[in-house]
Amino acid sequence: MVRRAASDSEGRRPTTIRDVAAHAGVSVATVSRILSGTYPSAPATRSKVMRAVRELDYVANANARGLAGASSRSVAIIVNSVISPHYAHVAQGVQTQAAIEGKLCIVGTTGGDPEREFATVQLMREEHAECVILVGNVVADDAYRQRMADYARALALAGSQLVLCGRPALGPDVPALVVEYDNIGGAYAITSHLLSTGHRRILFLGRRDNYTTPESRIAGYRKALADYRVPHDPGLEVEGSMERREGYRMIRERLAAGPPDFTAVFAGNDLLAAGARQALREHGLRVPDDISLVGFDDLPPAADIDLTTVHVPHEELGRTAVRMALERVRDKSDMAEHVMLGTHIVMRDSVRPVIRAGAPTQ
Amino acid sequence: MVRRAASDSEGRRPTTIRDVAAHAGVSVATVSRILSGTYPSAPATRSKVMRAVRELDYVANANARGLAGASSRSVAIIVNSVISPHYAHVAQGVQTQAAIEGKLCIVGTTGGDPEREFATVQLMREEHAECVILVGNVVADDAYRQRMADYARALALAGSQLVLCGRPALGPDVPALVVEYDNIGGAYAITSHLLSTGHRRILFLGRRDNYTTPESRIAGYRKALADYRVPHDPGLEVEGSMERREGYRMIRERLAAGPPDFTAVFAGNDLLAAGARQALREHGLRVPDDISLVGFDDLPPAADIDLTTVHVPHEELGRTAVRMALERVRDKSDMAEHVMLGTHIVMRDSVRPVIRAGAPTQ
DNA sequence: TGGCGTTGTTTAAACGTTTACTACAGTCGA
DNA sequence: TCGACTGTAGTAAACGTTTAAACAACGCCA
Repeated sequence: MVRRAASDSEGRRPTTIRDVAAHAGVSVATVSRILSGTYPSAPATRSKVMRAVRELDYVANANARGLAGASSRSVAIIVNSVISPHYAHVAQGVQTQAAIEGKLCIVGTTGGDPEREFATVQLMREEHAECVILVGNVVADDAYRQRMADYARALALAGSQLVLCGRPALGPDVPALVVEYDNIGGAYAITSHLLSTGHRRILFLGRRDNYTTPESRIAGYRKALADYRVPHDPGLEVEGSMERREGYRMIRERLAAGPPDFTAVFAGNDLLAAGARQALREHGLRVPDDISLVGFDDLPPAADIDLTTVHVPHEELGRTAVRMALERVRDKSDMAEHVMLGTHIVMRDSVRPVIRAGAPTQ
Repeated sequence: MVRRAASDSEGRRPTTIRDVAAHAGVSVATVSRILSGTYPSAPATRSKVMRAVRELDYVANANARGLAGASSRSVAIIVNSVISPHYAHVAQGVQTQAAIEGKLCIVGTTGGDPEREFATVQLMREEHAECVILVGNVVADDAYRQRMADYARALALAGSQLVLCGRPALGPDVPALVVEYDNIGGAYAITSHLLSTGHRRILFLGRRDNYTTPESRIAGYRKALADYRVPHDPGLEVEGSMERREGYRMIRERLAAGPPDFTAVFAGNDLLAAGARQALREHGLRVPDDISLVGFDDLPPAADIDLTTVHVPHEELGRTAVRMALERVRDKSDMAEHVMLGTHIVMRDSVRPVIRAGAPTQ
């Protein structure tokens, strides 16, 4: 008469599959098979087992399951920070798709430090995540690319899959998926919008060499200027990172140095735009009456300040990343390895046409 | 002469601790102990092992580690949604503290659905997370409380720990930690601020019975009104959820029904305030000149719209949750089980004193 | 020289699953 | 009536760690 945790649910040891098997009067293998549902079983046995599971409040041990070879149940995402709306929205997409596929979502943050990024990828490798999704811009020197390529190979070797989300590919022979969105096209489109409404002196906020995202955006900006035959003035490209207070600082310093030598501002992202707008206002300049302002991302701050901006499909980015990675891991099929999602302008109320001297007042 | 993956890192099977042991010429146990660093070892052995680890690019298998009894390396957080700033900031705190403690962070989202919340807790139980942090408000009926209490006990039984973050306790004998912040006090303070500047007709946005957070906030609002001997008018409490568009809708509908019968708006949170502000503006009412507006949370939208609001220590909430849970799990010491973090008003520029007929113009 | 801590290492037994085999009834066609 | 299937269930061997317990080597002291 062995009195185990079976009848007494206050036992100190959590219920295992063995307890369930004993309680239901079947073997451990049967319980495992019935729970995973990947095997025929007699209805009577099935209901006996399910009843035992309910009565003992059994939940499987994910570690054991993972060890024994069943495919992992988790998807990893690595971002700079969770509170940045950009990353949050991609994370939401990842999370949503992961839930749909029955996976858990492990999140790591790096604070933008490449070293922590590497360390986190390593952690995810330990964790045997089914895929590791790396989100966002980053310094992209050769040493970094080289090293990340090694990590990608290590992940592939372990049956996992690296996904680069919103950043460029590592190289031709690196086993990494890429899900990008069209930074250059978006920047080109919105700069063209400003140009076509008559603006010629457009301040670009957030230039940052070697960072992939700002680099692409400024490239689109320059391309549009060139196509409109507007001479390129490096003095209009203000350097700085992509945070709100930076936008504030940039405009403030610029206006402190002298009266505005621009009629429009293209902020590298919406956060920057929000900061810029505040600095403009504090200096007595109204958007869009005195200065036109556009951003990039179409994230929460944009709607609040009526900002014309470029919409980026953040959630779609995250969802696509998960979908591609899982299909890849499952089928090994040679489907798309590189996807580029489109962007488009969202018109709000932050741009006014320039009235040139002598031009008709529309 | 066994030619294993040792020298050829392109082998298909990932490196195990056995490979490392063989490569270093020591036993598996020695490798394990040296890597965990919890045991004395000769420097020579140590360097041999570390070299093997480097050469083979070995990473431990977290599943095996978890199975074999080493304490789990992960902390779970369950939120409504990742893109809501409120949750994002708490999540950031959890993530930060988890990283400090060397833990990974598993995130689950529920979309506010209690059933998904239960399911997710169950998943985290499978995952053997060291603690499960439940964030945010929720319908709080007795059936829910009862069931969640069962889950708390199940987690405790498995050596884990449920933490309720920003929501009230489940009951006296439930093994769950609670980290709250002072909703009532904050709402009381900011309502008092409006009252002391002369406002008497204060519209409350976001009443929602049975949801813990709005309930506490409205309680503070009512208490302040009572203390100022302002008669309670239920018609001033507008029902709705806590989203931006809801704030917009509420004000819009109210103004469509007739001219404003209030001089100030207390929005249940900052998002609501942002929506309300937009609706007011579209109706030709300026904040704060025509209508005063306050919010709750002090999250990103607040600074952008110069909103006077109640600061909630979101990140601190998340960090405290992790810290408490881990101390609890480690020491079993009977330290604090219930912490209430303070809130305070952040003054910006969204409130104007009421000028009463006959009163001095200050 | 034998007994005894120390120090460092090995042996082997868990941990809780999954899954390739194996076993055993029935059923069915020959 | 017998062997070949078919549908279920059981046996036992992984999976890759950790860790208690056993063990070897090495002074050190009596």
